[in-house]
Amino acid sequence: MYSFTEENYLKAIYKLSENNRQSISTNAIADLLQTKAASVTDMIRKLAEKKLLKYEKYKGVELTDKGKRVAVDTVRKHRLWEVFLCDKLKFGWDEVHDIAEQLEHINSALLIDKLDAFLGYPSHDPHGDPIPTKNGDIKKSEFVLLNTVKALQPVIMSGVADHSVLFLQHLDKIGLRLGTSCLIEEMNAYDGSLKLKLNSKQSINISKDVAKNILVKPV
Amino acid sequence: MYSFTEENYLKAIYKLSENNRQSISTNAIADLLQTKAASVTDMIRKLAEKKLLKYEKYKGVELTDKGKRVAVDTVRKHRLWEVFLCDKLKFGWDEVHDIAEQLEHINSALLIDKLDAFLGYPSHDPHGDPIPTKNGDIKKSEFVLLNTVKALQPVIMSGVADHSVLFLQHLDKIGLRLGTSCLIEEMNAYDGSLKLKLNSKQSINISKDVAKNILVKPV
DNA sequence: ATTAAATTTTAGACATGCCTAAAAATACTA
DNA sequence: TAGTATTTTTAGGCATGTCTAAAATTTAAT
Repeated sequence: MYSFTEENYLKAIYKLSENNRQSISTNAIADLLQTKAASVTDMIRKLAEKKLLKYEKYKGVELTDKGKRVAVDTVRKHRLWEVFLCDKLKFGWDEVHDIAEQLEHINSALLIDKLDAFLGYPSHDPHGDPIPTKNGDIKKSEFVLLNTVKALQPVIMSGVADHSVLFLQHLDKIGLRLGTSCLIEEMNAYDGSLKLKLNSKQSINISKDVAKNILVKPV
Repeated sequence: MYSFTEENYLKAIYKLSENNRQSISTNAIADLLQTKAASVTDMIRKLAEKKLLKYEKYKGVELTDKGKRVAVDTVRKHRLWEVFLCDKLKFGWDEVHDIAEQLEHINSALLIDKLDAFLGYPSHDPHGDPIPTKNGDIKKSEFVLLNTVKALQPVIMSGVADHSVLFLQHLDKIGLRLGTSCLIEEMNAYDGSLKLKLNSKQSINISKDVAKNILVKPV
């Protein structure tokens, strides 16, 4: 249907659209995909011809409903494969991204339906990101950043804002994982670091840089 | 490492080498890959430069050890994914080939190791074909064609020689699947058809065309 | 052994997706 | 608002993998 490359462009533009509300610039796409602006111009003209996005020269780009659907489907595939890799094959959450980048381009609607069922219709991937439904609906995240939570509010760790290997391994090391219950015991006004009390009764200190990349659900 | 296309060429040449003992012709490869002889010539020159096969103009082609290893690894991936699709996702054995053709090109040695473990280190795929080991060893099949078995010899159905959707669905329809115990009650000298007694005590008639595409293991 | 048929290779072209360098348009700044 | 800086597009080119048509080679047949 659509090529590996086309799907990657649509996914990148979709990702950029989630943050920015306006149209997406050529350079932003080039940065995200680690390619050159000239290559992006070539590709977006092609995608515009296929009605996957709206493109006006020098004005950036916006996905059409058709293009958004392709992007969301690709995200759905990516996240379901990540669940498979972690839950079934016992990969760490820091190891799954690159493999899922490949698997997300496998073309078979039936495969994804059956995978979804096999995994028990998961709602979130191993990093806490919501998995779009078969119909292309995707839940807006109800999670908040840990650094915005007030002291003594019990929360459950539910996602990460930084998906880098380094950050995920750091969380592993300090013993934070999805599902961990905790609350902020103390907030350091000077550097924004937090003393976190885990439900294991143990307390740990985390920096502001860590706290602002952790998504939690108040309970 | 190697492109999708390169892996497919190597796999095709490997497959053709299993039957023919001699070097493989350009046309044979073109037929199997549904492409043109001119395209094959281009590609085999490229593969020869990479030392994946030996090529002499007008003399056909033969895989080197290096090329054979890439082919066998691809076959291993293909067959492991087929087991996954049938055993875990509950696909029928007639539905898995095309999806496995895509999945076999996913590039991650760790993924395949973990998949192998998850599946319980299967020795054969859903069609009875042996799965090469991690080291690239592949067992020569010990199965024989049902039409070469003598009457009253108990056998277990263990594989198929024809992998077409039509044939596999036919076997489904007449109730033959891998693991079925049976023996030949009667052999029709006129048309080579067989009366097969299943271990369910039920008897069925199968044509010679069917019998010669069923692999069995004598017990 | 010569000719005819089949196979294989070469030559030249095309599509995809990428690049660099230069031109055009837009945005910023004094 | 003029002039500079940045962004974006165009132009031209490259690599991969495909094709058709024509040439070269091998195989088969008389």
